[in-house]
Amino acid sequence: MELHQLRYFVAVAESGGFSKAARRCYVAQPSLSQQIIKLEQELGQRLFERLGRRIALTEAGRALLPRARLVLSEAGNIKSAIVEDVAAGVGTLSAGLIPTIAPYLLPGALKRFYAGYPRARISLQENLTDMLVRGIIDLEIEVAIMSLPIENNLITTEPLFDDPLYLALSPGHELLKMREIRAKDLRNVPFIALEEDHCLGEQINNFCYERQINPEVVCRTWNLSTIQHCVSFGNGVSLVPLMMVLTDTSNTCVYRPIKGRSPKRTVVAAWHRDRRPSRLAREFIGMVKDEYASLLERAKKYSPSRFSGPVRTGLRLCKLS
Amino acid sequence: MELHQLRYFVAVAESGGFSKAARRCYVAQPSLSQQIIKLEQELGQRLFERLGRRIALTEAGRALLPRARLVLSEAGNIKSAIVEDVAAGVGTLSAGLIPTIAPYLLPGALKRFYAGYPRARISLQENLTDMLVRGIIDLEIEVAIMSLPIENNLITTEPLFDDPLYLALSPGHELLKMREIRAKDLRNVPFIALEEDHCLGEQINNFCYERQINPEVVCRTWNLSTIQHCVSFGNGVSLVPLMMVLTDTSNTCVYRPIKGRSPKRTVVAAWHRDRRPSRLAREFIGMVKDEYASLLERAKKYSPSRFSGPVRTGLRLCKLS
DNA sequence: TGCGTCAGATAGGCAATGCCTATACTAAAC
DNA sequence: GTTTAGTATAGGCATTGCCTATCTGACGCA
Repeated sequence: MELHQLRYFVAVAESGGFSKAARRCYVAQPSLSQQIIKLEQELGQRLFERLGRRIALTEAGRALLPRARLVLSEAGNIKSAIVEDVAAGVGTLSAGLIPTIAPYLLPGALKRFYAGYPRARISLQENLTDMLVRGIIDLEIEVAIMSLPIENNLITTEPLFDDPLYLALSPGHELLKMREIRAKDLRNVPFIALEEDHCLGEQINNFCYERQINPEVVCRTWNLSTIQHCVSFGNGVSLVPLMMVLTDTSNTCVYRPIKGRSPKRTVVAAWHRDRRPSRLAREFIGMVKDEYASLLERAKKYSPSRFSGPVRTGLRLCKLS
Repeated sequence: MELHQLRYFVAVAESGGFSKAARRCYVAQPSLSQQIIKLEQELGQRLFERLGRRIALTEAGRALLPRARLVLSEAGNIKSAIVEDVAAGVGTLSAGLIPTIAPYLLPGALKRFYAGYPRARISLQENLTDMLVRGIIDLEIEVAIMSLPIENNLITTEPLFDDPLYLALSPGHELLKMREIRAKDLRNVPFIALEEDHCLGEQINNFCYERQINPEVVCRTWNLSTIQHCVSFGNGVSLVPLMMVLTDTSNTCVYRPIKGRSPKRTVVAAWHRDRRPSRLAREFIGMVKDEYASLLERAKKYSPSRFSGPVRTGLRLCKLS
């Protein structure tokens, strides 16, 4: 069965004759007759009663007519439908984020995404960098939000922003008495570390190694949230990303920048070298970037001193709501 | 766009490769590649990203996939669906009946029809014989229930039953005093006649002409029901078909057979000489016949004397309910 | 780094098949 | 009877889908 056969059939049924239908379909009448005969053979049913120079639908023909119309109309709409779908952002995006970004940027980015593309669906994976890279290479993930370095020449990255690392301290911590805190001040200070499986953990490690700080790691954990609680209980200090600082509404920790060549991570969007990010992917990347910018904006608005003013003991850096 | 292109597309999308898809579709890989390329050209969109030896769906491809599956599944089901429809009696029957039959047989026949074929639809036309014959020839009506004679060699008829004509009288009519009534007794009796446009009107006319009865026509009407009322009011007598007698529950008229060579009409099913009645048509014809038989049956059961017993004055022939 | 393997694209020939013209046949109209 | 209109059939042609052979590039392995 082929679509043109169905087209011919509908034309004959509607025009009431092979010749008229042939004219309507811009083919010769014998060609059309042939195709109808083929269709009848395939279905094992006569579709038309031939009454001399007139024809009538058989029962099988009457049964076929609405179905043929349906198939033709759906097939005919396919082209415009998929163009519209792409234009309207209908579709599913497979995205990935690392665990040290997802909790802070994903909620807001998702909200923006669904506001802009209500008919889109997003399939998310929160995982370590290696796993996301694997997903990209295996074509399971279209785009991932993670942080440099990414050493795999199958992956293309686009920098989104730099995310500075801040020192997290308990409110009464000794270091808060200092006017400014430098990397060397962290030597021999009890430190809550992130597992090195996280790229952030490794980045912090490298930072300490480069500055020849040898922090006294009293705890090593998988979770930034655990770190925050440990710090607030006075178990030690830690380095945490600014995006976490900006979204911490708990008021249990104090955060300070590191003076000098301060630590930071570069957040990027990553995709397969040979794939062009789809429209939805590009939009998602933009919204992650927007979300970070918006966090910064709100922070400046509600507590500008955190970014420019002199460091004072007990200054609280959060409370952004 | 052709169905086999959609088939190939779905196969590639599902198997994740052109070669695998080609094996699944039992064609060579280049053939399949060609068709995919043609489809992409027609849609103006790439459907797959070619990544070395692997492929991934583009946004357009993701949009196409469910639609292609839908079209293919509907096209694939067509054959079995129409076979099932015909078997299950899904469909529409165009039938016609003359006005001197329809009121008496149609309600019961329709009830039987919908009981047997609940998914069928019937398109009915109640009209004079000439109009029904025209409808059959114009292929608008598949089968008509009417009465002989039908003089048109494009029409095939199948006799269903003979319907005798009974004399209708008002309850106190003089003729009821006779033991039996013969045609000649109708001479000069006031007569309510049916318009000759009705075949039944003409049949009655011929009957009178043949027996050399020259009834005194006091009223000529279009409607058997009007005749019945006129008779009940004592305006005259009339000849009416048995099927009307058998369904008259009003108790306002008395009916008597005509002794001797009694008048009757032959009810037939009629269709176009070159058309074979469809299954639904054949079933409908059968149910009309059944309905008449059933009326007779009920009449014999509830008032057997009407058919065999001696004629007595004032005998009521109806009350069948 | 080089080689083998695998997968997709390309090229060119072949065959199937859909379309065409011509014609026969039939029914309806005149 | 003749003409006209419409469908079926036959045979040639052209399209086009399919095939084999080959090329190219990617991946895996040594």
